[in-house]
Amino acid sequence: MALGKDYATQECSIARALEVVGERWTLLVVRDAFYGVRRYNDFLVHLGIPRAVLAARLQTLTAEGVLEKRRYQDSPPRDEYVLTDRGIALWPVLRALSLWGRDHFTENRLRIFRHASCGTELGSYGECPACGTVVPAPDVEVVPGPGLDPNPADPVSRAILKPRRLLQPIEIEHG
Amino acid sequence: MALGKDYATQECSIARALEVVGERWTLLVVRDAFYGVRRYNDFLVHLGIPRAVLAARLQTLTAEGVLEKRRYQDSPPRDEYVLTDRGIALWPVLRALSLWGRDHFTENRLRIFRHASCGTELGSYGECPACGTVVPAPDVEVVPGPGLDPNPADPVSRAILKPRRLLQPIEIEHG
DNA sequence: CTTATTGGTTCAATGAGCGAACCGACGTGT
DNA sequence: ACACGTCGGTTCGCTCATTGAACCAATAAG
Repeated sequence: MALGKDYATQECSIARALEVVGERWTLLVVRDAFYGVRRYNDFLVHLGIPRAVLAARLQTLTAEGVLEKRRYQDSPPRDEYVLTDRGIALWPVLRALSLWGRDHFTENRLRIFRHASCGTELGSYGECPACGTVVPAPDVEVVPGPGLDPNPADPVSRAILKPRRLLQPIEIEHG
Repeated sequence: MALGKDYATQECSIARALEVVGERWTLLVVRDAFYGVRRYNDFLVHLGIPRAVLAARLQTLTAEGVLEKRRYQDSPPRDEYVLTDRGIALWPVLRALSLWGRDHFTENRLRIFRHASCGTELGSYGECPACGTVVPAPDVEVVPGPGLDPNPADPVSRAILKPRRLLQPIEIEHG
């Protein structure tokens, strides 16, 4: 993790997990990856994170197998960062955090997660109450809630406003 | 959170949650609280955390309503820190993190979570496969797995070794 | 009267996060 | 040919958080 020591003495899979995703900004980078953000610059403007920190996080997440660096054009050479299976497996963590944050610290709902195939809002452990199954991340649809600013400044936030599935790459409108 | 800025620009309940529990050590303090640790000194020896940091974390967790400071003796005045409902609501987050850590970063299982009333191991979203219900934290029993050191140095780790329910206060053996 | 226990606070050193500047490879406009 | 813009970084000086050790106050135990 950092600061000389990791969670050294801890025999615990929670501690082990936090050594990978417990640093500042890391889980927000992963969250953005679920929202379809893939490029350095898009993470940068959407998160307002210092460039050096973003570069460091992307590197450790790649090294830990949470993200995969993938070339998407050759000239100039450009890479994008995509969630691996290991990264996608973090979805329950983010969902649980999101639920806790909304239940205890926000007024209006900011984003609503639904089962894409039937439109039903997900239950408290990520299941579809209508279908009775736990919904995997690619089948989750995100729609903006009433508390979300409908006219955000940065293009990435604007791209995320449209109802979309998780993991679907964002499309930036230029102009 | 820290460092001058919180996750300022983020309109997101995940970011909001991380402002409360996203700092270094914080989620491990909460985890210990689930394991029944309640006293300053017990957190201290079990986590190997610097005293100043522990004091700071306990204070913000108390201020945010995750822990409650409760007097348990008057002379000398001594307080213990106990999870509130808001703190107990973090159980799904810890469970999800634990599952992810164990599936991706540990060899042998360290701890096993079971439904106390029937002994069945919890499923991947915290449900009891036998009973078909989601098991609330106080009904979860923790038993040590094969990967856990059976003879730890500190008394808190030893107290946690016995199969116990979550939230049940630990009993330290003196001597 | 000395020592131990509990729950802290204080302090100097170190390391991580911050923001601004810089940079290299490549496209684009003129 | 040359200036300018974009993308994905690296470098650097500053500040703030974390660390570990020392210190402290209240009380109990021997």
